[in-house]
Amino acid sequence: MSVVTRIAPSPTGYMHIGTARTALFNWLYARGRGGKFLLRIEDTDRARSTPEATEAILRGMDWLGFNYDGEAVSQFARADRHAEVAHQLLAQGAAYKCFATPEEINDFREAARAEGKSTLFRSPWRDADPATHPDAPYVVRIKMPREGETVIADEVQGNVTFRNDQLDDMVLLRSDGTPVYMLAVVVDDHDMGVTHVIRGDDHLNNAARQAQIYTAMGWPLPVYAHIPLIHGPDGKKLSKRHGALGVEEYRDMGYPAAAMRNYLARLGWSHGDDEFFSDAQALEWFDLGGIGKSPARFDFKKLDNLSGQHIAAMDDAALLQELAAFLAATGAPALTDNQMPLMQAGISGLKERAKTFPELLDKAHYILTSRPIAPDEKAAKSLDDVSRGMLNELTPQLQNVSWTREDLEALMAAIAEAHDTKFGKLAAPLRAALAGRSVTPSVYDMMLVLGRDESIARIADAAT
RNA sequence: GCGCCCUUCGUCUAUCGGUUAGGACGCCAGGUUUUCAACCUGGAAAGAGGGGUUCGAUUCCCCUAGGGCGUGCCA
Repeated sequence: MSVVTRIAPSPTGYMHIGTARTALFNWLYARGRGGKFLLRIEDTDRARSTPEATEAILRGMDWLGFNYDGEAVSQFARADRHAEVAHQLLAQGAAYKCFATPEEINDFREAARAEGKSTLFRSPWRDADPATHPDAPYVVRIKMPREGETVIADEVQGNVTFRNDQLDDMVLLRSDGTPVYMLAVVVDDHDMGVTHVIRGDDHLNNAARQAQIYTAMGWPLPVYAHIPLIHGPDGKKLSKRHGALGVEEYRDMGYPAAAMRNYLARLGWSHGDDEFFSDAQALEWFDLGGIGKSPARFDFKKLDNLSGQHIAAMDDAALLQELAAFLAATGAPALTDNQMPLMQAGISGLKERAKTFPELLDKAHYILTSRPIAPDEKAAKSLDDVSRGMLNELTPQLQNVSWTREDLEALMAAIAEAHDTKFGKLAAPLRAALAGRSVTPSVYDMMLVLGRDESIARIADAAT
């Protein structure tokens, strides 16, 4: 049987980082097995669903490289089909019309809570004679079995048993005739041919309830895999105060998508001791059995580390492309025609030093800046009279030396020696001259990338 | 309240009855070094607590504690 998975986010706000991880697992599972990966927008809550949020989800999927098969499906657009199933259930006697008003239900729950009894609503209309039905608004409820138990065979959680009398007669159709999520997921998953439902374990309880719809309709149950949620660093539910929740915030912070995929995959899933891996490896290795059962905490330090490894491992051209995309996404100006060749020359020396794109850009300051270069406070301090003297002395000699690391190193060593000092003494003013900063890549790297003319010009600027 | 789930270094995890409980991030110390970073070497650091089962439990079972989720005419 060919695998079909799906990610089904609701468009209320941004694309949550947890949604991204669930999408990743579904994507890896399907793509790693030659199956299909689908996207369905769960927009049945009209009050909270927005087109902007749908757009954000689409952008997030795109950024993370989660290509899905076919078009994104709107759940709301399928409301008629959902209602059709509800009416079939009604006709079969597997569901019933409930005329209890929201106030009645509310009163029932409050009373139950006060008495410490179960708050599951027991509708008096479950077994009512249709002849006694009033001419009033009603919701359609499923008739849950009251005896026995329901076992969900979950690939992550194992067999989970629920007593059927703990299941409530959940609403299928609202009083305005629109379907509720609980019905819609089941119908859509069935109609879309979804074979494996991989989702957050906040839905584990729902699985038992939804199973009754499958059973009543005579549909086969999908394979379930309920994965633990991501928590904040303090172990509590991930929330705004822990930092970024939306995937686009991570893009804007300058993490490469590949690093996000690697980190998110490693959060709750493992393949032995493998920590840093490619998409190809993840695709090959990913399996439901490797998913842990306990919630994982989000750790920015580890993300940073992985991100740095991915940036270092990317080939120069691809890295430059991602950098350009990052600049565009954050609204920063693109690299100019003058900067581009220098970046191409300097990127290999820069990429092993940065954990994120902003950090990469910061290290590339010597390339992105231009004359006249105003040294920052620390750099200015290293440009004293003695230093300027050395720079002045250096300039003419740079005219003639061959522009290679070896010869430049030899020249610097000679100058330092002539002044009875170490190269370190010369390096600081050179950094200040070439980059206007005290912290930079290697001075040789910078000179080699900038070229003879630009290097000399910058040094001469600083020496005067 | 009731139901379901979870619990190995600070964090992510390996272990699928027998290990000096391994790796990674982070942290600390040392080394290398032209700054920063990187890198190299070394180090500290864990089975929530209590009962069982067993020749032997981190591993299987029960209880307690802590945490999470659900309990909507939200998804």
